[in-house]
Amino acid sequence: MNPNVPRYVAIADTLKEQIYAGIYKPGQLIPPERKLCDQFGVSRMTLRHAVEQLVIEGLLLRRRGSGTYVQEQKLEQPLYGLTSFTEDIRSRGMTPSSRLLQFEIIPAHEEVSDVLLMKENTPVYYVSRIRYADEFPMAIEYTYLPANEVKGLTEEKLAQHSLYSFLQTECGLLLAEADQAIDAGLATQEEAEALQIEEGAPVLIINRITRTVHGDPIEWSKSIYRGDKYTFTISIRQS
Amino acid sequence: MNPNVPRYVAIADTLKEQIYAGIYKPGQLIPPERKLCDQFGVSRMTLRHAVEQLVIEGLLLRRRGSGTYVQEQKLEQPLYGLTSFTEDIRSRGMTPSSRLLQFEIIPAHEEVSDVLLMKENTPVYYVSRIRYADEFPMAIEYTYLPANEVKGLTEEKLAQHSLYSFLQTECGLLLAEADQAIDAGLATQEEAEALQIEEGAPVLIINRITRTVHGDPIEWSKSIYRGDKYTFTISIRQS
DNA sequence: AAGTTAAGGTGGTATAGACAACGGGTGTCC
DNA sequence: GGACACCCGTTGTCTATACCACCTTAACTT
Repeated sequence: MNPNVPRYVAIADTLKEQIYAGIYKPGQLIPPERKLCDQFGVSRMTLRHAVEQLVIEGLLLRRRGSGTYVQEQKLEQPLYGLTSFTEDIRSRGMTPSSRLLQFEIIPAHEEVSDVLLMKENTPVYYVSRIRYADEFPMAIEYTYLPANEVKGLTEEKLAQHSLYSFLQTECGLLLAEADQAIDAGLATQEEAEALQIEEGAPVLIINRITRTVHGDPIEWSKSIYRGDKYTFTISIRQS
Repeated sequence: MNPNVPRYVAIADTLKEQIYAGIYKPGQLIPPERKLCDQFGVSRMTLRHAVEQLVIEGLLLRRRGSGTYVQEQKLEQPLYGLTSFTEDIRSRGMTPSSRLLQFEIIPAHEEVSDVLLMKENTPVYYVSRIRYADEFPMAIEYTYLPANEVKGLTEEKLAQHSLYSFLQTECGLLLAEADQAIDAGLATQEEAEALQIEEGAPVLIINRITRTVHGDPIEWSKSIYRGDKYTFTISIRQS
């Protein structure tokens, strides 16, 4: 593996692969920490750091005095971490695609500049897309990105890569957190048309602000999801 | 403090209090780890463990090479961890209350027994309540609890304590995780009446399964929230 | 047969120290 | 004035070890 990846990350990845490969099966114990230390040739603290990651992700479950177990998979495995529409839909076993409605650079109006913490009329990318899952329209999405930080975004690149991978690899922006607000609403005429549902049908409205490791807002998106086809799932763990 | 609380927890609590007390202010640096080690008289690993908790909760932000900062508070601070309706509403600056509609022990029908992983017709508590925030109806909630694990629940106790505190303190059940599914829907006539909204108004439907540290499901609740008054917020962090 | 006790194995907490990776500032050089 | 190199303080990773708290199992007692 890449040598400048921390060892605990490498070990976590290895364990994850072994779980997915079925070497350790749901409900079963994995070897005790001290054994794994020997296997990987690391100290116990390092190994625990690795296991900790998978516990947070919900793949493993620790029971004091008993052992560490592979978590039973649930029918709808809620996603962990920051995920794009693309990853989200793929994890549900469907194929994502999208149709670009608008792509332009516009001066930020008040609402946008407030959210992205910039002065009014600063240029921002404005992207609106219809999002499909297995060719069925699932959501309509409006996205704003600060143009001074997100440089070189084009229609072609949007079509090729997911927006998140573009931000991380081509802009060098490390995404760290997102706040989402989820509301219930009724489809407007425009939304109903795009999503091929009735006007007034129930929709989920998801507002998301994504931030970098520095806390700078880098994306504001508003998505209207079909209420009849899409369920938002979230898993919460007590520390 | 209680001596059998781990030191890293005690330190995390102390830091948290100091942040809330304004000793460390949003956007500002807290003392470097090595200084805090001296202050608390612990090793750096222990102190980092404490800080780690607050980073996970979103109170602190670490920047390698720079320092550890107090996170700027957001307008709607999303809740961290497992929270009851009571805590949720309180954190929004309102006063929660509720009106009991039904309270009985019934044999589990198929849907309930499936979710709670029990045989059909096993007795379960069934509780339905209207939930208020500042006297305004906010949600209607239907809850099922396995009667063989949750013993001694009465109408009086429900009125006095939050359900979660009852489960933890009186039943000795340690709640560990919850999976929530959030859907958009339209208010049925019954729901509209209880929530004092129009039939067909948008509502958020939240299904929650809460589990103990052993992974046993201990609560299944279905809540219908007013779409015009309630927004579900969630904060996600990349590890 | 059932309940009780003891021992061993497991994860949980904590130590003291070391080096690496990174950010920001300072100063030098051009 | 601007670009660059360097240094220092910070957080990030890792070690080797020790003891604690808890669960499980097996042996023992009743």
